[in-house]
Amino acid sequence: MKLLDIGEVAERSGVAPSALRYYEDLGLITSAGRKGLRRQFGVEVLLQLSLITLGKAAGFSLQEVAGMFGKDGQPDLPRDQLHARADALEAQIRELTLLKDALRHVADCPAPSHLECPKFQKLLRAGSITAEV
Amino acid sequence: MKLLDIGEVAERSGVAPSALRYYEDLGLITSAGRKGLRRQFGVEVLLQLSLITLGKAAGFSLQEVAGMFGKDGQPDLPRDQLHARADALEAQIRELTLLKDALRHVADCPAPSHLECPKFQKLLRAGSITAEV
DNA sequence: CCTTGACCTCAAGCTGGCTTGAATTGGCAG
DNA sequence: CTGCCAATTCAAGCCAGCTTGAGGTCAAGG
Repeated sequence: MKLLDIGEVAERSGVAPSALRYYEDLGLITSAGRKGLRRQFGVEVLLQLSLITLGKAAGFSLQEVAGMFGKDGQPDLPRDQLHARADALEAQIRELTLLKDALRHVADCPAPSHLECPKFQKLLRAGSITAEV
Repeated sequence: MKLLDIGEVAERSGVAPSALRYYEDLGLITSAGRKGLRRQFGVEVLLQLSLITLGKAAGFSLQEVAGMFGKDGQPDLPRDQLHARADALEAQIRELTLLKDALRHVADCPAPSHLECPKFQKLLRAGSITAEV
């Protein structure tokens, strides 16, 4: 198995060396050994970092990402929990879509006050979050 | 205009009083005055808080939310910037959808190693984030 | 053999978004 | 008028997720 120096991993993954060390401390990734002092990583770490970066971008904490995918990159949870995660993601996607529509609306609707525009209020109220106004 | 005590705003919006004071410090919301020491808010603050909460849920910082909607709840940006925001949201939605599909896949695919499953790799590579593996 | 420079460790610091705690104020019920 | 209790201010603390800095090591090139 070809080994990569931490610097090479950093460059190819776009993740800073300090972050890689941090991830290793947390147990999210594992180095394959050392050359002298220097950490060497197997190439599979690049795929794992993709997962981590993707999960982070999706709003999950490192702990949560670690929970979804073990440090080997394999899923770590029973099927139903993975589906539950996916359901949560769908909910988040709905929220985002809502916000996106709200933004498009305020960009295009010429109404003087959006807070009073029924369409806008409807968009807001569609959110699970909305206060009891 | 009916005024609400900060406690009532907290209860109806689900936002803690300390957070409301923090938002006021940041200029995201404005209190309509005081009764003695106590902040009083106009009812429109509830709608503004919906926007703030929605924006936060969508992964935006308070500064960014403040930039999208002014402290009056009105959009603060020119149309094209609002559309740019909406485009960014769409990109984020695609990332989330990707992750969701990846999770569903690993939940259902019986392959021994997902890192080697072509479908899974394809899902990952579809992400803008993926390293040059 | 010696220098170079990328890596190492460990502790401390930083940002965002609040929460907590101590000490104080003041509207309102009795 | 008294006392309660929720609200006030201000500083400090907390968590996540890193980054930065000081001081040290070592593999490879000249």
